[in-house]
Amino acid sequence: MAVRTSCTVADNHCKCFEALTEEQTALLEKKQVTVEYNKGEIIAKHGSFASHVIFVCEGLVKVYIEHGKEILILKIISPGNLIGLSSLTEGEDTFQYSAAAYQRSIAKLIDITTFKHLIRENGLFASRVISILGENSNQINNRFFCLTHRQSYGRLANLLLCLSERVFKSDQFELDLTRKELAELAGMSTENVIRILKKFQEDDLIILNGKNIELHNIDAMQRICDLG
Amino acid sequence: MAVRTSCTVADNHCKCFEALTEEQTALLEKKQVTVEYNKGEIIAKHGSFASHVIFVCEGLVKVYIEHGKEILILKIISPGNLIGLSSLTEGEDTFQYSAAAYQRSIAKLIDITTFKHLIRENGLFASRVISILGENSNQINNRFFCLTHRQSYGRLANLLLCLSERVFKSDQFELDLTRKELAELAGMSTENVIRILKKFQEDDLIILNGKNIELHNIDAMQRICDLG
DNA sequence: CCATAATATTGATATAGATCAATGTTTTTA
DNA sequence: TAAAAACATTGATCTATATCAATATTATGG
Repeated sequence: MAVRTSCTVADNHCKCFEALTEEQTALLEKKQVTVEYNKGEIIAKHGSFASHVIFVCEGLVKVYIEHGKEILILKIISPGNLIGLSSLTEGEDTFQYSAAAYQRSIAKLIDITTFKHLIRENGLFASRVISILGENSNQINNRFFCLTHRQSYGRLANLLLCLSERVFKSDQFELDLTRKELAELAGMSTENVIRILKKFQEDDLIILNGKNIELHNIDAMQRICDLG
Repeated sequence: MAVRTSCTVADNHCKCFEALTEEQTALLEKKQVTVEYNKGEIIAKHGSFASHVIFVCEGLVKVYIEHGKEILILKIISPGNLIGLSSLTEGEDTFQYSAAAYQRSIAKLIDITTFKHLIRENGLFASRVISILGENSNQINNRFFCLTHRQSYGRLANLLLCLSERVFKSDQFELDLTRKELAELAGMSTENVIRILKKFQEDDLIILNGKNIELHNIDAMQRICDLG
């Protein structure tokens, strides 16, 4: 069970805004802009000045840290999630990770000063933000566990289950991620992804058709995810 | 530089309590107990009911998640740090990780209801807690990067630098961790730790004497940590 | 202080998964 | 729509690191 939550995909329904008064909501509306991003575009850049927190409205986004050319994906998020909360930390005014759009995406950029102000002013809002931060940590910790303790079959099984469950919400989906992107997400080489997908297909766990994937035996997949 | 902060050792000077009024401080004092733990004792157990957050006053503590027999150390913390903040998350009343004492340690167990109450009541306190959560995430993310992207030499170099810098605050220290514990921290087998330490010794990077380790060439060690 | 257990060390072997290389297929763009 | 670029696939090889096994050393409790 637990490992299921080691999912790569964040799905923390973001309830903090419900805690705001009408007046505060109106203020926040004024202090935000909506921006559209094309496939591949950078939404936030690790190390750059973080003048806003980002609420993803539409699309699919990866959140990752980079050191030089090496990157580590922390999570991928679907609409309804906030990024950039770690720059709420005092004395930390830069993004601690990058974010990029996997596909055309829409995000609201919310002025961070206003956001911080509301945290100070509205205790319920603050505690909701704390909830989100806690959920984020737990999710990333579980992913951390998965990537360090599971072998490649388990990691890929985990990823497929996550995508099915949280992104596409179906056993069958048209995967708009390349094999290379899958590899990056599952922490392995592209070739290895291909070989494992092939093996899954041979073992009747999935039905592969180019970019179309159907999970054919979720229980078995879950077992691979948990054990291997 | 950055990789230095991928340190295993949290050292977030915990400033949230300074934000409390005298009255609030007094309330919190009443709602906490101080407990002493022996070497090896469990301070918090993953999955158990979290009725308190934990402030470590003395000693050395590891924070880790476990699934069955497998464990992953998230960080080790020295005095002045809080653990259990992720159970502030609404709807989450269990510890999302375990904590155990490496050596005799003293901790204050603070009633979580009171803690949550203060977050609601005192915006500055809330924002300080948010800061701590953000710093924690950043640190664990960096550790995540290190464990997944660095090879064993780099990981062990990183660990030694962290211990030197943040725990012992000296180039030379009496290591009260076993080789097995070092291995767990650096994410490798015990045998590998031994072989790498031996290699570091041969290359004049460290002077080994049983449990006593002296870092003899910090710059070179830092290079190994950064590059591989 | 001895016996027993825990830890440390060393060497040999096995293997998951990366990397390299070559080729086929799809997508993009000019 | 042809050419170029990006992506996918397959097979062969290489390597970092785990695992296994055997022994030496240190710590510990009766």
